[in-house]
Amino acid sequence: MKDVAARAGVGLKTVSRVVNGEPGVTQETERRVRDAIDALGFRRNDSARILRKGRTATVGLVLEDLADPFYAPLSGAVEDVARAHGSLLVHGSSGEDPGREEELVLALCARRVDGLVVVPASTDHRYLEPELAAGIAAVFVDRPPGRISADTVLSDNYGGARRAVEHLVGHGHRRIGFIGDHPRIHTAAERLRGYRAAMAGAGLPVAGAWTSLGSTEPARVAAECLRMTTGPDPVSALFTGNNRVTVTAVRTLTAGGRPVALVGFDDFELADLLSPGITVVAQDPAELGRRAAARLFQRLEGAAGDPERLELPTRLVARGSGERPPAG
Amino acid sequence: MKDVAARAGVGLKTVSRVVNGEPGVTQETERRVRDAIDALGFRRNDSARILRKGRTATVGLVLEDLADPFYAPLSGAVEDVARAHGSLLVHGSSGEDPGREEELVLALCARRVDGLVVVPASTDHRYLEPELAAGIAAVFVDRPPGRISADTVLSDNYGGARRAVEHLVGHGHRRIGFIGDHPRIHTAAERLRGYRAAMAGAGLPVAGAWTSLGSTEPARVAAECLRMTTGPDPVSALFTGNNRVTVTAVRTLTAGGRPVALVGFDDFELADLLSPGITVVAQDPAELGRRAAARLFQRLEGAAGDPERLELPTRLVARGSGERPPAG
DNA sequence: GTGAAAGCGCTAACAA
DNA sequence: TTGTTAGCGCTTTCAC
Repeated sequence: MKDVAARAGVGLKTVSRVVNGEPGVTQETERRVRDAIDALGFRRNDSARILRKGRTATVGLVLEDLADPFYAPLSGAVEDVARAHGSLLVHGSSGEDPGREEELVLALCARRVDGLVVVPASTDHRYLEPELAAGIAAVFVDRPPGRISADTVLSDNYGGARRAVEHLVGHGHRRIGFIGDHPRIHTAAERLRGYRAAMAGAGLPVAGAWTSLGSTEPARVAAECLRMTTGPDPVSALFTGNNRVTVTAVRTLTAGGRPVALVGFDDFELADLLSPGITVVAQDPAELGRRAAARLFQRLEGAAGDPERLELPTRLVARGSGERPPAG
Repeated sequence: MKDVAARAGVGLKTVSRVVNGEPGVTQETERRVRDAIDALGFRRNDSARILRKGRTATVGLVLEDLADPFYAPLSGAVEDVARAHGSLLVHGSSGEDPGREEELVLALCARRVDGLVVVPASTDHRYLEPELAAGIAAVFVDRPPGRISADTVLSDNYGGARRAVEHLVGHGHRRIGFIGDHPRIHTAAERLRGYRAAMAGAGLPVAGAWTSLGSTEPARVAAECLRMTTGPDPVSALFTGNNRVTVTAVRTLTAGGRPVALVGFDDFELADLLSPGITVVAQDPAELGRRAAARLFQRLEGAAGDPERLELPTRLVARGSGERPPAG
C-alpha cells in the first residue's frame, strides 16, 4: 500500500480510501491510485486490517465429521448464513475427540474468529470461559455444552425416539432392540431415554441384551445387530440411533434376510427407494445449522439476554420397514 | 501480552518466549509468566502473529457445494492433510457460480491463506495471476483451471465414461442415452466425449435426442429421463453423468417401472442395496482431495517445477442395473 | 537469560 | 480533498 501511494504520488490514507470505497477522493486521484494498484498487482492484506479493526468477519465451525451426510447440510447452512452476513467460514473436524475439539476451538479463538458454532464432542466446556469473557460468541448445535451455559439449538431427540418406539409398539412389537452411539454423546443418551420411556409407557420390559450403545463402526454395529436378531430370544424390531447405525443395520438385515422391523433416527438419501423403504424419525440438519448461525449473528450484532435453548421438532416418516408386523 | 509482561514484571519478549515455548527462560521466570497468563486469561492473538510472520498456517478450499456427497469426503481429506501440516481450513462454496468463485478466492487471498485448493466453477482464472505471482500456491481439483496453468488433480472422466458406455454396449444395448451436467463444466464435457467415443467405437449412431446436458435440478433430470425412455423411439439404457443425476434417474425409473439399464458416474452410499444394485463408475473423492492437498503442501514447502497434472483412474462396479439386457 | 526498539500493513483520528 | 501520526499485538534484531 505504501508502494501504491508512492507510485501514485499520494498519501497512504488516500490509497486506503480508494481501496475501501470511502468517499472524499477526486475521480482523477482515484484513477491514478487504481492505475498504480493494477500496475503493482496490489491486494489489501486483510491480516493487517483485521488486527487494526478487531473484527475478522470470520466464524468458526467445529463438528464431528464433515463427510457425515448428517453434518454436510448443517455445515452448508451455516456457511450460507455466514455469507449473507459477509463472513467467511473456518472449519474443523473434531473426529468425536474431546481433546481435538478443544484444540480446534482454541486455535480458532486465537485467530479471533468473531464467533463459533460448535457440535461438541467434549462434555466440559469450561475451557471456553476466558474466550467468552473476551467477547467471542458461541452457539452449540445438535448437542448442548457441558458445564457452561450458552445458546443451544437441538432436535427433540427424546421425543423423536419415544415416537419411533411407540410406532413399533403400535405395530405389535414387544421385543424391541436399540443400537446407538456412545452414551457420553448427548443425542445417544436422549434417544436411549426416549426408547426406555416408550417401552415403560407400554408396560414392556427391556432386557439388558436389547440395548447397545457404543462406537458406530460398522463392524460393531453389524455384530450387535446379528446378536440381537438371532440367538435364542431375538428381538422382532430394531430402533437404530443415527444414520450411520441405520445404514449398517439395513445392510446387515438385508444380508441375513431377516424380516426384522426397523425405525431409524435421521433421514438419509434413498431411504425411500430401498425395499422396504426405511421408516425414520427425520431431523432437519440444515435447519439446525441455519438456526444456530442465525442466533450467532444475533449475538454478534449485540443481542443481549440469557442463553437460549431451542429444540426443533422431529417428524416420523413411515416407509415400510417400521410397519412390518412381528415375525411368527 | 503487554499486560502479562507488566503483571509478571518481565519484558514483552520474555512473555513471547514462554508463549511460544522458545528456550532461554529460567524456570522461575516462566512460572511467573504462566501465572500471569492464567490470571489474566491471556490468549495470543494470532492475527498479529500472522501479520508479523507472513504465514497464516491456513489453506483455503473452494468448491461447489459442501453438502454434495461427492464433495464432502474430498473436503474431509483436504482437512486431514491440512491438519497434519498444522494448518486450518477456510472453506467457501461457489454454488457453481463463476462470480462467486472469484469473489471467494480473492477474499481468501486477501486474508493471505498460504495456499488454495479449488474445484473451479469459472473457466477463466487469469484473475489469479497476481496472487500466484505474490506467492500464493493453488491446486485445482476435479476440474482443470482455465487460461492459466497450475497443478491439477483429476479423475479419468473420459476413460471412465467410455468404459461405462462400452459396458452397456457389451450387454447388448444399441440405443443409449446420456444425461449430464452443464457442458461448460469440464467433467460433464469429458464424460460426454467418453460417451461419444464409446458409441462411435461400437459403430453406433447417436441421435440428438439421446444426449442432454444441463442443470442437475431433479425436475429437469426427471423430465429428460422420461422423455428418453418413453415415446416412440426410446433408449434401452441410460448413462448418467454424476451422482445427483443418477439418484434422480433411479427415482424416476423406479416410479415408472421401466426396466431401463443404467450406469452412473460416481459411486454413492446404498447403491449396492437398491434392487437392482446400481452399476457405477466409481471415483475416489477422498483420494482426489488428499492428492490435491498433498501437492499444495509440497509447493508450500518449496517444491519447484512446472505444474503437474495428475489423473486418477476410475473403477467400474457392476451391481445389476448396468447388466440388464435391452427390453423386448 | 532478558529487554528495548523497530516494524509487519493497515485504519482511526485528527490536521492541513 | 488530502496527508500525517499513532498504534492494533505480535516477532525480530540486537544490545545488555
